[in-house]
Amino acid sequence: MIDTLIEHINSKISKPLTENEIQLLSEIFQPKKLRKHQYLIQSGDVCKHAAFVVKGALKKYTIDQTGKENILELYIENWWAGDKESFMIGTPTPYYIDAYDDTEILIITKEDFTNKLTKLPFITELNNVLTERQSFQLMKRLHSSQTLTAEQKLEQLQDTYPEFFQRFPQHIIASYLGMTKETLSRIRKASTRK
Amino acid sequence: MIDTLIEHINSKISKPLTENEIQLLSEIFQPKKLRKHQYLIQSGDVCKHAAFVVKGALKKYTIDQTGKENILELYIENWWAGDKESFMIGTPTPYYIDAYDDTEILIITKEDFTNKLTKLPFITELNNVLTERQSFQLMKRLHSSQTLTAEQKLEQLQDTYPEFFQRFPQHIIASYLGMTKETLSRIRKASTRK
DNA sequence: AAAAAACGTTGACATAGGTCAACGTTTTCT
DNA sequence: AGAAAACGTTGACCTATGTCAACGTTTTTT
Repeated sequence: MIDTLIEHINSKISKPLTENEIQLLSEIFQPKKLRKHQYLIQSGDVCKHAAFVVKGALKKYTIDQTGKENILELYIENWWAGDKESFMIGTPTPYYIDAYDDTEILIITKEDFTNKLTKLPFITELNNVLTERQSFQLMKRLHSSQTLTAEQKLEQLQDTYPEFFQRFPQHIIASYLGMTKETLSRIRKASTRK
Repeated sequence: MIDTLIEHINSKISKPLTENEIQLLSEIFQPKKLRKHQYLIQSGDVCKHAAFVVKGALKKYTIDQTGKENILELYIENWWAGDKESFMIGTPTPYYIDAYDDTEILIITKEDFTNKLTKLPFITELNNVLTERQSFQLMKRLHSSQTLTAEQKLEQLQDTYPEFFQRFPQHIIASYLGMTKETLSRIRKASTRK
């Protein structure tokens, strides 16, 4: 399992991990299984782990007064799941994250992260790269959210993350796109007609 | 002018800048004035400078087929203006940034940034802190964009950045919030009535 | 001082997308 | 195997917000 993580890290940083670093990572990261529907975090928790997805799928969402889920992020293999703000700053998270499928993750505690990893240059670099990429993507999603029609949002997602359509049902995709499942259903019908 | 920048940096990093570092920053950052309406960058440009706002106000936006401006970010004193993705990766920016008022900025070229600053630990830390904060804010804005009513978006902005209402006219605020100026006008009327 | 531009408001109307309810199909659970 | 839950689709209707146009006020330009 740890191999997947090593490979992921190597693909993001400028020089490959040394044997020592790999050894350290293997000791610190713990494998964990989540059953379908099991929570990784719940609203109100402080996020005490960072989690790397080895296998499976998760969703991050809020629940409003009427009980409706608003999905903010979807995670599949090779993604990092968690609320980074809560993890870094220690504030309670407003989000739920749960497994959409049976899922295998590698987790690291906040303490190990701070005490054993923070000093390593490759972690700083990795963290930088990931945070930056996250921020670029969020900027694009915000712009799309404010300017595109429902149909354009769907097209854009099909271009950006086509794999989501294999992994998640339509009502999940709809929520991620900020629309209802009915709207998504109607749009799909309309655009296959073309 | 450079004092404002020094103070800003000191407020974000863990140990104060040394005399040498301050000296270096003074040499590298160049003051520049922008007239009201003057562009800092235009769509298609590669963003070759990072800019720190000392005085004034700017907006970052796209222009759609019908000529409508969609404002993504507003910048005032002590903010960094620019397209970080374009600056970092060298891709052409899709955005325009222009001065909403007469504005004074401090700019640094990509070359100086890469060659003279990248190695300094405080720059890495600053960059981290700013990128992370940006990413947290974008997550919240995306969530708001997808879940709040126009009225709730207004209230939230009044709580988060009350200073914007002193610095920008309503049609700018409306665009930043992803609504039309007419909607904003009607909402304000309705909520003062309460 | 006059002209022009920018700004905010209001009304009438249009529309994209939401809501609610029903139904058939597929998947999951026991 | 049978029951229950999850899923996707469709219709009827609703509503928040957008569009367009007009107008008065304020600010900027000349």
